Amino acid sequence: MMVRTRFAPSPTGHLHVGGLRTALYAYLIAKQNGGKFLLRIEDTDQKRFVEGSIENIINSLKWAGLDVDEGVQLNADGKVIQVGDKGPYIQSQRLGIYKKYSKQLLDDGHAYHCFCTAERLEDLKNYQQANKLPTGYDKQCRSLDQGEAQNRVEAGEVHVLRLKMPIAGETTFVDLIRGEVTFKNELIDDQVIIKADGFPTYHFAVVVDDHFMEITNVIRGDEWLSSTPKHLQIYKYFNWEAPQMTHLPLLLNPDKSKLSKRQGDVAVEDYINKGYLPEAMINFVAFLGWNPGTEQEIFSLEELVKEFKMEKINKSGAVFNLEKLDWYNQQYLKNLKNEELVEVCLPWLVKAGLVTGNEDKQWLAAALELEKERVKTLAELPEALKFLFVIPEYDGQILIWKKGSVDEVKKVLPALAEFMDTISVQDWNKDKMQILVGGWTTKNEFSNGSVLWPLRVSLSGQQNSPGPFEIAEVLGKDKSIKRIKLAIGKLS
RNA sequence: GGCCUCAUCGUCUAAUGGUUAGGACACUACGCUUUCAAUGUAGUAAUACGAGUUCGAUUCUCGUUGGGGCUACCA
Repeated sequence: MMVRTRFAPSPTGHLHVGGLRTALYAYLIAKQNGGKFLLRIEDTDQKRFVEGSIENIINSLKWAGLDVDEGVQLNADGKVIQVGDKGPYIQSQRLGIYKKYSKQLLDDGHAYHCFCTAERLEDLKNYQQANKLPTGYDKQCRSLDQGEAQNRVEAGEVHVLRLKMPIAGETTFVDLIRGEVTFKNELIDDQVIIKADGFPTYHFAVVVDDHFMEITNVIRGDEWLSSTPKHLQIYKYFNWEAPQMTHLPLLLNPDKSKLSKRQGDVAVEDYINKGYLPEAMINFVAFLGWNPGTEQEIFSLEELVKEFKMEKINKSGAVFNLEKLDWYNQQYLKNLKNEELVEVCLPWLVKAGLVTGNEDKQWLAAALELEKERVKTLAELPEALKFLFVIPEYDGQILIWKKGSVDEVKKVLPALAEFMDTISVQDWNKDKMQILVGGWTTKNEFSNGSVLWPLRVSLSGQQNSPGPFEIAEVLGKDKSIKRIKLAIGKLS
């Protein structure tokens, strides 16, 4: 059987990093089995719909490299479209289907109309809580005469449809991560499956859709574990085969509570904007709860498809640890090839107004090379490289090496400027300069530090920066000499 | 409160009825170096607690404690 997994978010805002991980795992399972990965939108709660969130979800997945085979996608104009023959893939467009199958449940005696008011339900809950009883619907309308119920519905009385849970026995199922899980049926609520507004609840829609979209593996967050028996009961009533269930441990805040907005950024978009690379993000979230059992830390999406095993996922929640993300980002940044480096970094420099984008790519690559190992994110790049484009302002005092003196700098710098001016443009590259200046330093009996420190500071204007010859090469001869002369001026 | 579930360094995790409990991030020290970064080497640091089974338990069982999820006409 063809493996089919789906990611089925609600369009209530930006794609959450936890959602990204869920989507990734679902994607990996589909891909490693030669199956299909679908995207379905679960918008059964009209009140919570947020404009633009479908687009945001799709774009975030796309950024991460998780291509959707079937379901909701964006066309070239950025419009939401649907691809596949098992649609629609947006639940609000499937109301007729839910209606048909909820009616079947009703006709088969597996569901019933409920006319209880919100007030009664509220009172009931308060009473149960006050008396420390298990909370839940008391099944009052379950015993209503069917004909009478039908009359009340036809008279236009407000009502919902509830699922009849068995009142005895237990439901046991196998979760791929947790193993066997058992619930007592009597403690499971008669869940509302069709709301008063005619929309299905999650519990009903998810079962109907997963069935007709032929989903073979349900991969979702842990928060759904306890409602799984309800879903299984629906499969049972329809005599449908239930998919394999997998409930993922949650992502946690540093204080171990469920990952929330209050304690940091949770939207994938936030991390895009902060300048994290998609490969780093994917590698990072993949390792939150999973690892290959080897000592390999760096995994591309392709490698993950190959190596990922759902059975190796941890049972406990994982803290969303940004320090590790930074490290991953640095690793991927460092390993970028020149062309890739220019491609991913250029937009950030353009946005900062540092470059126009028409510069020589070779030169841009060399410039980026200067800082790629010292920044953690792309967002830090413009600030880090600014000194190349703008003549730096700095206090002349920092030209003095910690083991040197003002007098020494005053002696070294002018002589060095004069010497470097004799280096030809052809020789103006870091390796050659290193040799030439090194020779000059020795000949004049200066120490390396007393030459390199002030040279570097005069080129970068910073106490901490890339090496002097790397900068000089990128800057070019004219600008470099000019900066050394400006530095001399600061020593007076 | 009820139901479900989880528990190895600060964090992500590996391992197994017998190991000096391994790795990564972070942290510290040292090396390399003009600085920072990168890199190399070393180091600090964990089996929540209590019983039981066993020659032996971090691993199996039970309990305790603690965390999390659910307990909606939200997903």
